[in-house]
Amino acid sequence: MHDATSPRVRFAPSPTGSLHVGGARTALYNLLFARHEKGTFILRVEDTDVERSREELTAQILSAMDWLGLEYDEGPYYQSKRYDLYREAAGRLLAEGKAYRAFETPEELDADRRRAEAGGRAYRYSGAGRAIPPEESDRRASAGERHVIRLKMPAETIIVDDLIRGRVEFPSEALDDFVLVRSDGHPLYHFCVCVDDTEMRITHVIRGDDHLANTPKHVALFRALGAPIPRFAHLGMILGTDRRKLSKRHGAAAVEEWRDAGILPEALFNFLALLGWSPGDDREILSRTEMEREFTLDRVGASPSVFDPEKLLWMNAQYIARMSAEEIRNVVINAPTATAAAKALPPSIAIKAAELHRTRARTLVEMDRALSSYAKDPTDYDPEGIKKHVKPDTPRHLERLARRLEEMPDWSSSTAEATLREVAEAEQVAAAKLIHPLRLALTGTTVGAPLFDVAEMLGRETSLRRLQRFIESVRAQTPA
RNA sequence: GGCCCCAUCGUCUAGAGGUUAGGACACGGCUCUUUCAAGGCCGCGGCACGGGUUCGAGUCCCGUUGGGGCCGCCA
Repeated sequence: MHDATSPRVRFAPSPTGSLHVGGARTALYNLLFARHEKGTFILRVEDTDVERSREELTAQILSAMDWLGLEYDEGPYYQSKRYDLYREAAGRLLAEGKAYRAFETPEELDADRRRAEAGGRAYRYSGAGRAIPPEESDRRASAGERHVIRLKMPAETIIVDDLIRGRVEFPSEALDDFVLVRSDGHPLYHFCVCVDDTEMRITHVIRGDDHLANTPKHVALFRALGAPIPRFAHLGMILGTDRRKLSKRHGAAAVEEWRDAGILPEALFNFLALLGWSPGDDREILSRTEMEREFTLDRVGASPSVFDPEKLLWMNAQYIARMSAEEIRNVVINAPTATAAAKALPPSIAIKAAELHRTRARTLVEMDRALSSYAKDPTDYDPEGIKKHVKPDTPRHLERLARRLEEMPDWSSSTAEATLREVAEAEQVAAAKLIHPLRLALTGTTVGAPLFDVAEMLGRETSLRRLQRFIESVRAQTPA
């Protein structure tokens, strides 16, 4: 039996694509489970599919995991480097009569499958290979006849006691003798998984629901291998907004796409953790420590969940709003999507800008855009804003405002505001008549951070230059 | 088609026989306010359906419907 005090779990991606949010969530639950149980989290790369596995995809998955904070304690192990193990296990199964050689060609099997389909029957392998006497099997194999190795599935109902789903029964009629090793000698997925889980002493298999139907195969294999059977926990799938299994065509299904969209790893982690798991109360924003402390499989739901990008964005905004301005500035300029303009902005300005936009940007990309906007004077002004806020008197008012701003003994948000209100009063207009045009002058838009804070941050020189430029631009368009 | 899984607001979820069915996102309104946000307050909105079991079902059982998954010499 397993050492109950120290569970061992694994995440086993196959490098046939980038890291998916579904895979990331599986990895994350394994990690949380391992941390909660003081166990070991292992990474195993399932690269036995020589046709589809690609090395650069492995690197990509590793870097996405690293970015998300999915640290493993052991590995990465590569199945492609463990063929001796599989060969040895296959030989043993064969010798013990738990597996057998089958000599049908892929074409023959294909024909069988089509016949079954045409007849409206469920296809199952005939089991013909079982009847071949061992001596004959050995003789044909050593004569070089191509063959696969199949597992002898027991003729009994297999019961899986799933930690999330409870007891699930699989009648033997639905199971057939599946292939362990291809005719070219390559070991296949189910076989490698069980050999590795055994060798790595995996105690809990936490994986997607899509593997539930494969589990009886694995149980039979563990038994044939004489290995302890791990506990299973099958997670509900992550669905797109159309309620279909989340995939590339939904867009932004890959972890790195979210990274590039300006999502913080902590936010994605938190969001994914809550997609299927709940701490049991109303908390939504949880620290990594809280999650590790509180995560248990009995609080994981069995039903599939729709991935809602809106909520992810909200959560990301929450994380941004909780960071200090310095932190925000740092992550923005170190992000893979950082723009030259944002990087070039003087740190003191960038930090002030980050402070002003902390509750106004939902993503790092938006924050970057906000910071960049202070890097250079606006070249054009929102036409709607001009139409709405620029009146015939406006240039005259702004001229006067500019003079008074220039004379101010000290430049600050409060003095700028006081000055503007004074000018407004002297000109007998509402302060808003000056505020809106001034915002247009300083930022080019009608929306954004508190105007006087923007002015303070920009400084007297820049503010006055932008204001002057705006007055000229307005005068040029509407000659008095 | 066969086998298997799933089913609480549009979405994520709390709920482990007795609740005015709670929270969050989104949406609408109000508030704060120079704008836009953020925040605060209010609102809209749900137990898929049908049978049982029970004094009493969102909670247990069966069925229906709907959705999903697996049935490869892919993973």
